[in-house]
Amino acid sequence: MVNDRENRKNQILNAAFEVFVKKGYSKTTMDDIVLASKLSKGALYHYYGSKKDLFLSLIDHWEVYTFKDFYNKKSEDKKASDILRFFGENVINTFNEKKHAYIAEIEFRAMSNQDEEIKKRSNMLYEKLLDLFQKVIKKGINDKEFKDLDIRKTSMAFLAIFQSITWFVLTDEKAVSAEDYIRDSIELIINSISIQG
Amino acid sequence: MVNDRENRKNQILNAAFEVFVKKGYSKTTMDDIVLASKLSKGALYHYYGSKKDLFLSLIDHWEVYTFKDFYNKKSEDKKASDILRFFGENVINTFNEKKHAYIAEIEFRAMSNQDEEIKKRSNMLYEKLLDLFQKVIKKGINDKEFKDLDIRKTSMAFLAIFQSITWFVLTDEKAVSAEDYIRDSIELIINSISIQG
DNA sequence: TATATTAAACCGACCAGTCGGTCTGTTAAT
DNA sequence: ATTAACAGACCGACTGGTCGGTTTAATATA
Repeated sequence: MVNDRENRKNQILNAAFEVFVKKGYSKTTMDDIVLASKLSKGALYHYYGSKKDLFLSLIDHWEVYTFKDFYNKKSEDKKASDILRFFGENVINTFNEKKHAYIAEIEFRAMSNQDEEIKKRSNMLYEKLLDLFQKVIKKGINDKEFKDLDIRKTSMAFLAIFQSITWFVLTDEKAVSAEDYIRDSIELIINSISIQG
Repeated sequence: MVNDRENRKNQILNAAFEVFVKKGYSKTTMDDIVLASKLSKGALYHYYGSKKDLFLSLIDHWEVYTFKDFYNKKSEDKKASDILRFFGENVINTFNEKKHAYIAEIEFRAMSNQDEEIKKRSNMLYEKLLDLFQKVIKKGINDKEFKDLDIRKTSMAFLAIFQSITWFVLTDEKAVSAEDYIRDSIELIINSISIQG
């Protein structure tokens, strides 16, 4: 069956995800992935041509895995600021339920500097997220909810805040909770860009 | 001479910095560093016990190298918001003149997830930067320039913005310049936290 | 239904190369 | 003569990828 093939590939991908996140790209051996996938080396190479090939597939996989709730949300009728808040809740949920997704992101960034192809795919992913934000900001401006500011720059600032949740992944910050931080920071920016804040 | 020893160590450290940034930790071989340092393997191991030892030293080295201008600045008499702007200019300068410093930071983060000791040192560094911001924010609040908000969270938001300059390191963003982005984003936050913004 | 055919799926021992670290020196200064 | 500062040949553990072979299952044939 066609689907069997996809299932197997996903089985491998999930195993690879787990190991790459835990050990990082370089320290991960193909044997690690073989072990985690409960398949054999032959099977692994049957589906993926190389270690790098596997990693590249993971970048695309990440998007679906992590941000499927961002899309397909018919939130067109909501206020732009509320959509942004909704995004924030999404990030918080992901942080609580699948922290490793953000570890993966950190890994992607680091790898971007060492491999052109990884950089390209990684950037495509980032650009996609940025697009999302830009749509929302644009809507806010059209609706006269936000000031008439540079859409891309504002979107980047938002992304920067969301990105920085990795801080909570890499430390055991106790003074501030991730939830508080994300929510407050979003309000910080919304407050600044809203008309009559 | 005692200083000779320090000079040699710095010679090695600079070589290591260069190579680690270019190739990442794992892909960097000791022979690479040997080559770049123009010394021998024996010399290298004479001064540093291991590859990891070298990398750890680099984390401390980074701070001095990158942010020496942040400290020692008797800017106590300036407005808090102006100090923040000054920090921003510093980040921009570093970006223009030694981009690789930020690549190193990306590498530190990724490595943090794989090694407890690196994580600890990396976090100490980050905490130090955060401290700096917190002092400034606190001053702003005391001077009634800023609202009475959570100091740590606000500092983190600032750091998040500064951090995100790595976006410009990893992509060839053309629509927005790093300078514009940093300056505007700082104003964005300052505007939000200032009394009667 | 039973058997033969075939291609994809899968296995894991193995290889060739690599890399961190060691070790045996040699040199030069005190 | 002693010791720190090197030099670089070398070791052994490890790793990505290969390859010859086996199993499985779908399809064709009798």
